[in-house]
Amino acid sequence: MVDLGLLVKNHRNRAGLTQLELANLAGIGKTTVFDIEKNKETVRWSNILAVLRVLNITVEFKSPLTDNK
Amino acid sequence: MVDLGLLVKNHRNRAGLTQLELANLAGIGKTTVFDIEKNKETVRWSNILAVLRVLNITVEFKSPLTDNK
DNA sequence: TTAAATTTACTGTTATAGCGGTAAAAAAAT
DNA sequence: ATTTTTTTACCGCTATAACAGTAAATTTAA
Repeated sequence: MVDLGLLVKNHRNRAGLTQLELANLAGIGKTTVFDIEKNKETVRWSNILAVLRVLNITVEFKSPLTDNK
Repeated sequence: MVDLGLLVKNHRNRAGLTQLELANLAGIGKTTVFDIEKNKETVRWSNILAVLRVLNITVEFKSPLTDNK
């Protein structure tokens, strides 16, 4: 799997946002942004999605059955 | 975004698993499997990952910045 | 080097996800 | 058509994620 925490951190930095600013934009608490960047997997899927939405990151699921190239 | 719930359901069926069996294999409760298939986004990321692992589904994050083809 | 900003870390409280149990509805098998 | 299996739905209870506050550590800027 990908290092989601690092991905978020990099995108956040390129967007010139602090963790607090990103949290506010995503409508979640700063602690959760921190947790996501630390790859804490117990966070809610909805909160991850909220962050990804702000940062223009999309998600794709793949499998041997899935043929989305 | 993708319909994760449907994706999980399809893969589960192709694997010949019931929701309960998948839940046991993933080490989570049956209710959570049900919730995931219903696209309830408040579930924990870790629980989604546990299900995807059993079903051999991987996750990819993409963005204009990310150039993973 | 100092000061300012940001990140990391902890804490107590609150909201709720996760859970097993149960039961009804729906689907599949006989 | 009837039984069996599976899915959907609802219920309390418990564990814990989410949160704001605070403070220390780290990074950045002046």
